[in-house]
Amino acid sequence: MNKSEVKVINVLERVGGFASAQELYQLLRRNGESIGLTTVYRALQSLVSDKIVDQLRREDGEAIYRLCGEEHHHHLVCKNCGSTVEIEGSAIERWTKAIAEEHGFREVGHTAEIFGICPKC
Amino acid sequence: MNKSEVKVINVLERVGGFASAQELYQLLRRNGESIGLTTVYRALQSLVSDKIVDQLRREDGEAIYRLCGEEHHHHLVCKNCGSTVEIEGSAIERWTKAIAEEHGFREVGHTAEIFGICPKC
DNA sequence: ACGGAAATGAAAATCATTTTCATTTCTGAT
DNA sequence: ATCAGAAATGAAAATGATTTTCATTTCCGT
Repeated sequence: MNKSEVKVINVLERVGGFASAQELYQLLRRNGESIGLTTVYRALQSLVSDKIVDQLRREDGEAIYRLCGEEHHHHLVCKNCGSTVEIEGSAIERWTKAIAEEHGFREVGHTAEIFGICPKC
Repeated sequence: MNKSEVKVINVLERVGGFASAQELYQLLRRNGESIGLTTVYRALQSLVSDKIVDQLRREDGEAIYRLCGEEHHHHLVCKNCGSTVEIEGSAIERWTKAIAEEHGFREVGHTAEIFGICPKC
């Protein structure tokens, strides 16, 4: 674990959820850190293969990262105005775990979003 | 539904599973079809928004497509080899409906995917 | 047949990510 | 402390999927 990896972990902690490599790079620079984009990518690769960081994909294909084991939540998103509500997902956690076990899958993660029209719209 | 979209649907039928836009384009050309890559992408976009085709992402971020089954289902996807299992989601359906109602949302839809490492990998 | 709308596709643009490579920093042995 | 080799760094170029542009062609209704 080198200096850059520590910087990336720290910013991921501050973020407290998912962020893309580009976003993490911006945050680090805004924070006055001297670090290159390439190094951010390399640190993330390394952290992912050490299972310190989870990687998954946004709908547009961009990779997003978060610290492993960080509590994650899901979103209820308004299709119209874009407002979002964080929702608790213990039901989903249990469901995914059960399904994955049933099929013999290991190292399981998941994505879930709910879309609709919010009361205001 | 235009001519290109029909061609894309036909090749997806022949494939019988997931394929990327680039792969579908190659298959079409090998089959002697005269069609451009741009048109394949456009046909896929259109089919996805008409819910005739499912789109999801390989581990490397490349988009993959396949014909929608009739029923609404979710996927259990292997992060390693990309193999997918269709899973039944009545639990999820109920969960999303409950959450949405709780927050007063209407016209609710959702996405959910589970990722992991399959037994073979 | 005619004219406007939709479809097409080649080439250029975009954008995240990876690779290259020259330079800098670290580390361990002496 | 010093020196050499190894590891880390980052700017710039390369890559590869996807999107955009735009000029041309095809389609369709009158």
